[in-house]
Amino acid sequence: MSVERVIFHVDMDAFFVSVEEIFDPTLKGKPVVVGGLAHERGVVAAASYEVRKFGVHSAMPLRHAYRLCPQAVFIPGHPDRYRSYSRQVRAVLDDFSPQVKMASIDEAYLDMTGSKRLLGPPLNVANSLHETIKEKIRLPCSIGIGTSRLVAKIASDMAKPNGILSVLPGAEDRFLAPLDVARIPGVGKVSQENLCKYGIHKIGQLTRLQEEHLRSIWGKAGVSLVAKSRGLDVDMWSSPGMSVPDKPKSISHETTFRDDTTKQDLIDATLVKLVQLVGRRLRGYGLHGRTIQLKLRYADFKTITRARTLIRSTQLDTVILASIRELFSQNWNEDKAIRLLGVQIGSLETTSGQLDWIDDPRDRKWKQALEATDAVRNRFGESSIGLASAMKNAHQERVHENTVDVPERKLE
DNA sequence: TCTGGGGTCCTAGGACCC
DNA sequence: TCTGGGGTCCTAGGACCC
Repeated sequence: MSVERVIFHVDMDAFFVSVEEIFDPTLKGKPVVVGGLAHERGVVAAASYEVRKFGVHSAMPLRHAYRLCPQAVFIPGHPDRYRSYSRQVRAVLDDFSPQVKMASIDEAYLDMTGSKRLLGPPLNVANSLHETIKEKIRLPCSIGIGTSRLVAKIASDMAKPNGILSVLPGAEDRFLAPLDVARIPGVGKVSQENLCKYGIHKIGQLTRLQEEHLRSIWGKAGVSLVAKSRGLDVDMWSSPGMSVPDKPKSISHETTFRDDTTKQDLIDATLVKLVQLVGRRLRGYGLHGRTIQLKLRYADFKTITRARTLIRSTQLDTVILASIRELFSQNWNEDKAIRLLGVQIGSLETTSGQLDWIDDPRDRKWKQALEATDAVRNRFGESSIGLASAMKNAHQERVHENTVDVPERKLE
């Protein structure tokens, strides 16, 4: 018989807005939107509780938010501040549990199993954690307590704002049954509508369904849905040791133009910039990637992705750029204005696809140059150095070498 | 009401190999 | 002389999360 797990889910309230209020206390009590200016192309990243009364919520287009609440204060946001405050929160959490997993910049899971002897009853501990974050960091949060991460997360959601909600062991079903299926993490708009077609609206209805029935309709997703409806951790929630994936599986950057464009030079300069951003972070992680993907969104919002996998993984902007330019020229329909461009690299590995002793001297040269500029950029900022002109025509002749036709090298 | 940016995971089909 | 089944890799698209 295993010990009942005790999981805390700590979720910061309107995190970006709350951080902005620390820097500008006059914002307190006002309708505030973080994410961009009122007439920009973009969406709401965080909404204060005051502005939510007007129907504004996150992920809503900024223009729409403006129409609902013209008197709101619109703030583009300060990602560095949010990251810094996120680290401060984490430091406090680490004092309460050796098992902390940050799920995103503003939420975390704490495994508090077995902490009772040391710290006291979970509800008291949560109270003291709540107080500590309030006093030390001056930020409000909500805490959910449950026997699984799923239950703890839903509980913290219902405790908002500025509250604590504990679901006692054995009470999971009673707690979950009356809730909308959309409360389940992983059930979004589409799944909710699909369930709705079968007359399923509440979590309790899912619990009563036969697993076989759901499997026949929704396959694997259906099976995990039944488990979730019973408050059990499945798939991404399941790892018992709550291991942290510290290395990313892909790295990407994308940008939406202020105005849709067909301008070749603007497009190419944008691709170069995106490649540089991706390349720099790739090297920052010490990773190499093999699959390079271009994302293209047209003015009508039709979006395509086109990918190519290299024979050897790379860390070099020049190699990435050559692939991206090729993918772009092969796929851009020149009549159509472009709304968004994106660059992604995946199939990441810690080791280079190349062995040192067959290292190409040209690659080595580029690698050194990039390391130097990375260092300068890290110290002095993004616009301090541009490799754009230098990269304009470099590596054109190398495209083939990295993508097609490399004769199989019999080395091993 | 015109819809960001950075991710993860899943599905489905085709190529290719045995 | 129309035809198998399993496994892996690759690509494209989409749901979902914060």
